[in-house]
Amino acid sequence: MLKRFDACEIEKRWQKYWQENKIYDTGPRDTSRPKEYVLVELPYPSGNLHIGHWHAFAVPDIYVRFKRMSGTQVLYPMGFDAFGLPAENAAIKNQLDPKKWTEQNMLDMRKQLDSMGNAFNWEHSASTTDEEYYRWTQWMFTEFFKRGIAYRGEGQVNWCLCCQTVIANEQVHNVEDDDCCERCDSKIEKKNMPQWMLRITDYADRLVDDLKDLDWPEAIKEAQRQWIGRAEGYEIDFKLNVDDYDGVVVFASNNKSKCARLKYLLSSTKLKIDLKTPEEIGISDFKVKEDGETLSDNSLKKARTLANLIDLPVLADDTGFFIAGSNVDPVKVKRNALQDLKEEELSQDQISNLVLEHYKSLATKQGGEVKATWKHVMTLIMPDGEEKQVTANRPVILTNKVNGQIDHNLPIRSLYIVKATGKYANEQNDQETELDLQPITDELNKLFQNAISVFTTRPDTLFGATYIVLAPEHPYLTKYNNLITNREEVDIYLKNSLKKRDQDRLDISKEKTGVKLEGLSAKHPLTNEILPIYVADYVLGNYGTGAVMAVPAHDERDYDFATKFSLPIKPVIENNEEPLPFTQHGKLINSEKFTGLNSEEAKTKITNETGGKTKRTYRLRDWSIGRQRYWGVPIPIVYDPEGKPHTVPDKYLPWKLPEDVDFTPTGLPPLAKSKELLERTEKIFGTGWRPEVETMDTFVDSSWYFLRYIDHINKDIFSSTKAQHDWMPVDIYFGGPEHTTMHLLYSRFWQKVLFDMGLVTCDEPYNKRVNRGLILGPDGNKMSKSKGNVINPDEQVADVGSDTVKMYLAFMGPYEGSNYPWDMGGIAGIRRFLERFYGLSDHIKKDEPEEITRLLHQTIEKVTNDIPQFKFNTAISALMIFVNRAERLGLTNETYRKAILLIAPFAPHLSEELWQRQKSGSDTEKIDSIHLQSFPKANPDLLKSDTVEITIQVNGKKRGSLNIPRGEKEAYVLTAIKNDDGLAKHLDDKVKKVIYVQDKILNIVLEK
RNA sequence: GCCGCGGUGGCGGAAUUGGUAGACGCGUACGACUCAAAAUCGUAUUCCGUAAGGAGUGAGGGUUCGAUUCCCUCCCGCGGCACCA
Repeated sequence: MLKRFDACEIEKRWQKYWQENKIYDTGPRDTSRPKEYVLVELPYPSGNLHIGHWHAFAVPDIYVRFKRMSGTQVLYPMGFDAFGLPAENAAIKNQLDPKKWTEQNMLDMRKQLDSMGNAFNWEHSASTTDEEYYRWTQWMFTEFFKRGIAYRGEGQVNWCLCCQTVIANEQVHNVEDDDCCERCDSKIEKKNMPQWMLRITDYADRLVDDLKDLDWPEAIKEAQRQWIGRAEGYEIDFKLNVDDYDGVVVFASNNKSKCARLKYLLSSTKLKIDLKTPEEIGISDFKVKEDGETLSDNSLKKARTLANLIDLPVLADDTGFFIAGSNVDPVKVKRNALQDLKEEELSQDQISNLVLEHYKSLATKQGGEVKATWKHVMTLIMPDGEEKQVTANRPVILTNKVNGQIDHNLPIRSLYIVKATGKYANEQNDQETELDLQPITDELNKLFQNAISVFTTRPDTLFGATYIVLAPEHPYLTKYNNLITNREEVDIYLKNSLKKRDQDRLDISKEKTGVKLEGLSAKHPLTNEILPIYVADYVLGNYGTGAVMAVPAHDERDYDFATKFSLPIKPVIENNEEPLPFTQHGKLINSEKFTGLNSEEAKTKITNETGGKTKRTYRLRDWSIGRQRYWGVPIPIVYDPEGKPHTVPDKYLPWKLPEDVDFTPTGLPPLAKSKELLERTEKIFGTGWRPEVETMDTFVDSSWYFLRYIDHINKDIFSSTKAQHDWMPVDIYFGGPEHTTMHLLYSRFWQKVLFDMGLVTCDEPYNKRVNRGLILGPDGNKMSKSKGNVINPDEQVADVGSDTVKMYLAFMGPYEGSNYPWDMGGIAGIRRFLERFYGLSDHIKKDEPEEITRLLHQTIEKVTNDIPQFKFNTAISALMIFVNRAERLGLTNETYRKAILLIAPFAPHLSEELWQRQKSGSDTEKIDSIHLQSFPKANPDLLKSDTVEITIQVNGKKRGSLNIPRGEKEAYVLTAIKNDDGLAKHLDDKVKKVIYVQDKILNIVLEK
């Protein structure tokens, strides 16, 4: 029988009681219990809670409560991601202060959240708009800037006309073939402008590789992999028919041993370069003070200074180390190595020794052997100011052992010729081999040679390459502009293709276009055949090397282009003498000495023959974070009168958002209109200094909030190591699939940067990720005001109560994955069930049948197994089965108490009400909250009944079933079948075989 | 086009180390209560068939005593990537 209850009254009363008694406070970390950090994506305080918020917060609350009752110390915090466009737009529309609007919304939303009755840890909260929060966002940005992770970049950006701001690549969504803004769904344009960027591409490999150890749904991992788009291929050089440089080059340092080293390397290339130090060409007093930026910046600065003094090419060289997969900042290493010593007072050798010692101690700390990647950056500055920069990576192992002995006298210069064998090699001895030096000599060759580097995954088709294609953005188009005889035609094409990019993507026809570069051609690296060079926009400037070798016989795009321009098509791969469809692998033909090899073998053999090498390339671009809007974290940068950016020093953080701003979007950043910000900047830094006027993407704010939750009032650091040891990593992160390639990627990157800086204790922030589905309107469509199918949770709660709404959301289906339509009948069913549960006490008896006792324990078992798998729907179903039977057969008080405990995570208010009524009928005397009790444990002896129903099949078809004692043998069942008329009639004498699975099935196979 | 996930009654879904397909809820039908309706309670509810029986987990094929579950081919839906070399 149903028994109505007043959900509203019960829920308000207990919510107040819980709050007053702080029953959900986690308290300090208690190491006698396991911990679990359960995180839900922090909401934007839009001012009204929608049903999606309920799905996002109330359902995981079931898990949290269950875990707490099971003895785990669970942290379940909540906060607000309160910067962002909606506040600003609302403020513009209604002429309000976004700050006040946001603060009011947070208050309103807090009330709504309270009405959920969730077991949140409000004592661990954070709001991204708090000055004490964004102060740390800014501090991290300044640290990132100092390390070169944050930089001012130039290039094509996504501009949202509606939001009047730049957005990141991840925030561009595809709607019916249009590039649209993630926030407002309006179309975006491409635009060239300087941008604040974060070097997420430096972390591309780790962001891919580290996915494998995460307990995330495969779909999300795969989406991230695809977004990063790592491709393993090969880089092959096609020399241009242009002379190589072969004169004097000045090395931008007076470090003689380093110069000698490079000379040695140059001699091993085929170049005729004469490398000289500044002293050797008569510049005696050459020194530029290093001022704390990265080593490569410093060396480049030196080279530029030098280049201004002379009329010769200048080579800048820089060496850095990556130890144990983590980026060891050479500047920081140097600083740590020198400690309190002044660099100016030391000789080059002394510095070298100190740095070497420091590296050695790092090596020792890591067990005497350090796997590392050695990165070498070289920049060539030509007399006309053109700069070409290359980097070479290769794995090395640093060790403090040489031939088993610890070598204490290792010179620093030897470090950059460390072999992949794990031994130090000395400059003077001949342990170096060409092989070890190959990456460096390759890079040197590149700097001085005039070759087009192409990226390919199919070097096995090299002999089928009949022409070369450059992307319109390729630097050679400007570099060799004076050699191109049909310059005008090329320029028109370049202009058109750039315009095309700015236009509607829909207008791009799939028809290939391009122009041949007259006067410029390339040499096939193996046949020395002269190949024409084209510029065509089907080759992308920002992928691979921006140049491809075209193999029209085996690539569809090249085929289309070759057909259109009547270029030769030369097949070089076949399979059983059949021509192959594009992109397939097979046996090589027409490939000189490689003919007859299969594709896989040929790939490395041909690449080696050309002197090419393997190369990784990525689809991922750096994260552009500058926004030309008001309501965000000001980027803590000021520009000196020369326009050079400097970080705002720590003591001026938080670098506050000015309030004297008209933030109507005009395309000009609103902060540029603030008098106060300008005055503040000049007052602190001096006349002529200018503030940065862009604010940060709000995804920056949310990239680290989980670190602040756990230590939210710390004034000294954004999150202490102690707090992180207590709670990090996040054990389960519940959220929506829309964040797969945005927030989830950004915050992983952010965490890794902090990890490399030694500021966080783990490399990955989230152990397990659970993506929930979407709640659709009753009509099965996405809820939207225009469709009029929006379910307002407040109305639902007023109608049936918070417990019912929460339980209904949990009952719709498994939490992970699917989208579910809201069903009014369905929620009524849950309410009926809870009313039934409310009336269950009417069925309490002195004794209960064994069936009920067993069923109770089976239900405990089922619920205990299902909740950790987020299969709340089947757990609730089990509870329903129990209540249905218990109503009919009656239950003891003891069983009743356990049933209330069992339902407590699902219906926290109702169960508390029933629990408290257990106590002697007195209303005033309170006993401990049900939510502080232990979850019931199933008695294994009661899980299995003595009899089982066994299915009887004949020839695999079900013919009936029998109730037999558990554990009986085959013979017993066969006898039982013979005694059962209904079953026996299906049998004749010709039994061929009997298959018996104990307690489950018996199948009799008859001969035909 | 490539990659990932999925396809089970009128609906949401349940059941996979291969062993009674459709738990639980919704909806529907009939009955009880009622002057009546709602609410509630009871019974039924995959389809075809009066029944015996037969068919049935996107389609087709295979392995097996037995397939929603494993394998192959294909179709459809959702999501991601896409002129990415």
